[in-house]
Amino acid sequence: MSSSDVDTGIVLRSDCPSRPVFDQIGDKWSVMVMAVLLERPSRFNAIKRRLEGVTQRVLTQTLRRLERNGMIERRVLPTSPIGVEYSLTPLGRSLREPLGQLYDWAVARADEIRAHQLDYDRRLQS
Amino acid sequence: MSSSDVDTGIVLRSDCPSRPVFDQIGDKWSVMVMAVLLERPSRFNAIKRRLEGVTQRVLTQTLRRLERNGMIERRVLPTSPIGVEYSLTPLGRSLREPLGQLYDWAVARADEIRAHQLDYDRRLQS
DNA sequence: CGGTATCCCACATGATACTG
DNA sequence: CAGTATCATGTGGGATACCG
Repeated sequence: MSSSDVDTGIVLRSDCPSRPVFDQIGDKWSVMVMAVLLERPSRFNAIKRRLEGVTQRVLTQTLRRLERNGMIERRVLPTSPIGVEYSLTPLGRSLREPLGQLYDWAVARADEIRAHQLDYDRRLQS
Repeated sequence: MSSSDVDTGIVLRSDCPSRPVFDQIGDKWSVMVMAVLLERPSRFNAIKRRLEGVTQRVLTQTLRRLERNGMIERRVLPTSPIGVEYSLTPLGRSLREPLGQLYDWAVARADEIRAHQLDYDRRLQS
């Protein structure tokens, strides 16, 4: 897959070290949460308000997973009532470049992909 | 997320045009199938043999989805018994660059991520 | 060879209610 | 405010058997 590992086969193994990253990226809210935190560190409900449709439970799960993977940091604020601020770690911020490239590609090709989908679905009807 | 859309909010919408791409990449076998086809066009069972653990049913599903998104092409060979060859389309091949960048990042950071996971899990015990 | 057809289960996601 | 607890459900993935 990479410029140097195209034919090594490492990417072909289910336990390839890149799996955790691809899995994290594949889930529904992770990338959007990181996009929010890329703008500025934010508190739980602030993130929730930016992500229309996410539930408390699912947002918590997403944040925990990102935290476990070292992408974000959780900081309890000494306020009353207590507040919790989430922010990207240097590791999480460093994901911005490759993820941005992929995002740009996806947006640039979105119409082409959509056309393929419609064409494929239309063929099934006939 | 992208260099130009960091704060536009488009990436924050569930119907962001980049979703199909992130979803496809997130699933278990898609990236590996594309890695195989990046080396050379291959027939169904040839792909299956390279991907230890995948079942016929799931490989078929993966190939259909990639085909629907315009990433790969399916060609029936006029042999006996019939053969089917899958290959990357130009669109699919163009995904190699951004995906390779992400893959390189993931591999380079794998140890760091693993360390964070272990640390996180250890904290839960105590 | 390259598939479908069934059945099944685990897990991601979600709705709702409750709490320190 | 920022969760946890509980219950429900849809879908991805897998095992197995059969087919043109």
